[in-house]
Amino acid sequence: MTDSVPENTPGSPEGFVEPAGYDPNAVERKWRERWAARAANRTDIAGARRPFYALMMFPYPSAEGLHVGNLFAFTGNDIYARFQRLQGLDVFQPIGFDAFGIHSENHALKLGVHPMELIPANIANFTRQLERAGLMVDWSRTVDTTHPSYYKWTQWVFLKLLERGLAFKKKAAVNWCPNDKTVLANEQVENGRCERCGALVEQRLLEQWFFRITDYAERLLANLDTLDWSNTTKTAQRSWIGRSEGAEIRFRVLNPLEDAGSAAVHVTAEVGSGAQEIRVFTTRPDTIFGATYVVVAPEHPLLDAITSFEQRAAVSEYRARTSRQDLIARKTNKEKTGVFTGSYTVNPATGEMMPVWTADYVLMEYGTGAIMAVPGHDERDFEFATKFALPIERVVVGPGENSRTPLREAFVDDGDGRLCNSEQFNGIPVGEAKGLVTDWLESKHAAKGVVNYRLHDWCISRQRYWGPPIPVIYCDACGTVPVPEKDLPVLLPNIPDFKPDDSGVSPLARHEEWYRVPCPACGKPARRETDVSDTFLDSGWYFLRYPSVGRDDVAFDAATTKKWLPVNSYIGGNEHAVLHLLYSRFLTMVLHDAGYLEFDEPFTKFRAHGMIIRDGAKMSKSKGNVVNPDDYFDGWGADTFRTYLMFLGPFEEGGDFRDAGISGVKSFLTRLWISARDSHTNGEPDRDVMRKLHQTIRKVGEDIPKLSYNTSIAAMMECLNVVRRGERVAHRAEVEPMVQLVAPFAPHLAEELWEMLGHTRSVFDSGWPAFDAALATQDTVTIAVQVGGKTRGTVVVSPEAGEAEVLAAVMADAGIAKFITGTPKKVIFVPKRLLNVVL
RNA sequence: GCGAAAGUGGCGGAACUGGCAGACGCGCAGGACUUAGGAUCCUGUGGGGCAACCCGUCCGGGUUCGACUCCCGGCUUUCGCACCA
Repeated sequence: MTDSVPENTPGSPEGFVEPAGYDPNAVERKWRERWAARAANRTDIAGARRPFYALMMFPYPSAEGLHVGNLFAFTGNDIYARFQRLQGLDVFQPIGFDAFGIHSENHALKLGVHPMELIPANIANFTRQLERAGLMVDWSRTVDTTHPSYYKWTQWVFLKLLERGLAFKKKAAVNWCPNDKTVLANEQVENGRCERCGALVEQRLLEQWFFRITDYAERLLANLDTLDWSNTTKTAQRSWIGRSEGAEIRFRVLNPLEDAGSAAVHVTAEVGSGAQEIRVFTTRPDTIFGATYVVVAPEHPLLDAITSFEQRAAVSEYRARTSRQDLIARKTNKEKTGVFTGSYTVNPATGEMMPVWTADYVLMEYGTGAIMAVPGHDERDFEFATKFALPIERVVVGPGENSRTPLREAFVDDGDGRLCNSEQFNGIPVGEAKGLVTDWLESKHAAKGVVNYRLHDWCISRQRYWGPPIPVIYCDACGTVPVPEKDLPVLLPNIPDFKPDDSGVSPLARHEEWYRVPCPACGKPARRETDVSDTFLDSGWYFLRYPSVGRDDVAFDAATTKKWLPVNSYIGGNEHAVLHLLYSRFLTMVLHDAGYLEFDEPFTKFRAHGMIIRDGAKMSKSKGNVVNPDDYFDGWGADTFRTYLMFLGPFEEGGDFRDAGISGVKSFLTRLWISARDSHTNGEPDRDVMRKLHQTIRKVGEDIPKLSYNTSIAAMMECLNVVRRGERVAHRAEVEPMVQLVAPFAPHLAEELWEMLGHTRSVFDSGWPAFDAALATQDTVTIAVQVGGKTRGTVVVSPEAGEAEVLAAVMADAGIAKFITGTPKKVIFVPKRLLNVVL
């Protein structure tokens, strides 16, 4: 079974000689070599007449090698791509490597190997495994994000955003490990501690580069309606963008001098000069009459200016305490804390004085970084007000309540509440009141209606080594100067000491020879930007590059791009449902607006594949449940492994990996092999077998485009069971089309059998088998017979049989007729399916 | 807490638009051919009952001639997001 040596010797009984069996390793080696020699998978980019771009998310080439999760995704894409090729399209299925980033860098640090050595070795290993998997990938057009020929154009994309005013610098908080002296990504912080050394992580404010993706929020949201994407993905994007309508309300901060009886004379220097104003965002302007205090985030720029002398120590102590927390802990800590600033504002609706507090439950990055607190109708404000004894007012009543019903908890329902204790607005339903109150405040110049987004600008700075240097130069005379395009790429220098230090700036800053450059504008001494960019920028445009790989003069060629993009089909994991896909869409829109692209959405169709788990859990090294594809390639062959992975469950849902089921798939392929090998051309093919075959051709042709691979495989198995029933030897016409059907799943085997059947060209150039509806038609159908809704039996009739005919057949069947004890009240007849006699 | 998806035999999973629940595969049991079988083939396999039949798609209601599928309420699981004002 596992080798190609004939298993029966010539001297075996009856002179029967078992011909060569199915040896996957030999077959797969042969076709790998043949495909390579013929350049069978190379796409004619320029000459293609019916281009079809079948893209899969490119992998991060980890040192552990190809993960089954990767293989599952790639196989699913490959089947789709090969199917389209069998339909006669010119399919382009490229692959590349997303190899920059903190993950690679940390791994390199751990091993003590430089990433510039490590990454090529990993890529070589990945490439070997991917070739072994039999993917129809065009290896002449791969992309490696860490190669200067690629990141030159990543830097170019940055410059395009800078030109358009969409790249800017501002201070932002990062996670900082005081022990490792390094900036950490959110995923490197575990329970407030550094994942490597366990030290408590702090926040640090650093100047960082951002992309103004928020300018595109509305368009990113609106375009979703036009895309053929998995619904879960669209929903995730919508909630990530997080559009909410509300009002921005202004609160004047009272000058402490005006505060009757105050002794706070010394604070005048800070506060006395002119009226300070706090702007808040709220989705509930209707509750303005219930606002009893105002809270600003500890990072709010006005906090110092509005803090009174007496409260200074408390406020700065509080702010220091907040900044000592890492970004995650800050957001998960539920216990409310905060301090009074010593200032007051006026409620524009009631004219009442309201204290201004600072508290970390208000986040600087959302809205305006300040809120009006309405403890009666917001859970968080209620909790805070209760803890600090601040007033709680009811301004909305639910059904059965009145303005004096006590509030035991915040009443947050905005569905069928009506306003109360709100003067002229009393009795108005909440929904209606939102607009009316906003208009009223607007007329008093105290507010305006606004739309706010949860989405915030994209921080692309990384104070790290392993990424493309951000192509900017700082000159004392000229300011921030973009690196001229002719000077790209800004090469990442090969430095041995790439480990981050306690400076909070990239290791590149330690290399004067790299860091010091003449200003491109005036020639005077200047300094390079030492931050590198986020990996999401690398992956945000790679799909534009593939068809133009090899062009060194442009990022992507205009005519080629017009021909091949947008991507026809994109398949990838839902873990990238939000960031990668959103950033790619954003960059596409920007490049469209800049005149480089004719389309503004990159992926016409996107489907998220599921995840492969094992023993009910994600595969991970720590759990020891990782599957190494090499073992399965060697033991079962790539064709069996591919087909098995697709048979596990619905492609878009993933499945539970277990060794148990793989033998069934292997035996299916082996049996197909035997039937094809032994097929004959004597006489005519069997009518019933041909019917099943054509039903299968239809079914597989319908299921593959739906990515319903598991049911396609089941259908082919059924068909083969019919072909081989009772040890039948197949007629050639019965199995030949099956070789074409199975080709997307088991490409090596299909090629071998196709050749065995006498063809000289590749099975992938043979087209999809023709479906003959006449052959697929059933002569008879089995109709379920119910009496009073209970199934009592079946009758076999012609597909054209009408109700009367079927009823007659039913009455002729004593086993069913005995249940029909009276005169039928009603008979329900569904042609070809069911007859229900209701008594 | 919010959002999304999902609960079907011993197991992975099928089931069109509301129309025979359990396709296909694994596993299990029996058999054929064999020196042999991890090959191939045949038969059986949701539960109960000798049988006629009865019960069965997370739980409880409902709509319908008919519900895995639709509606209402609840439970559980997985995955996102998480003090979003």
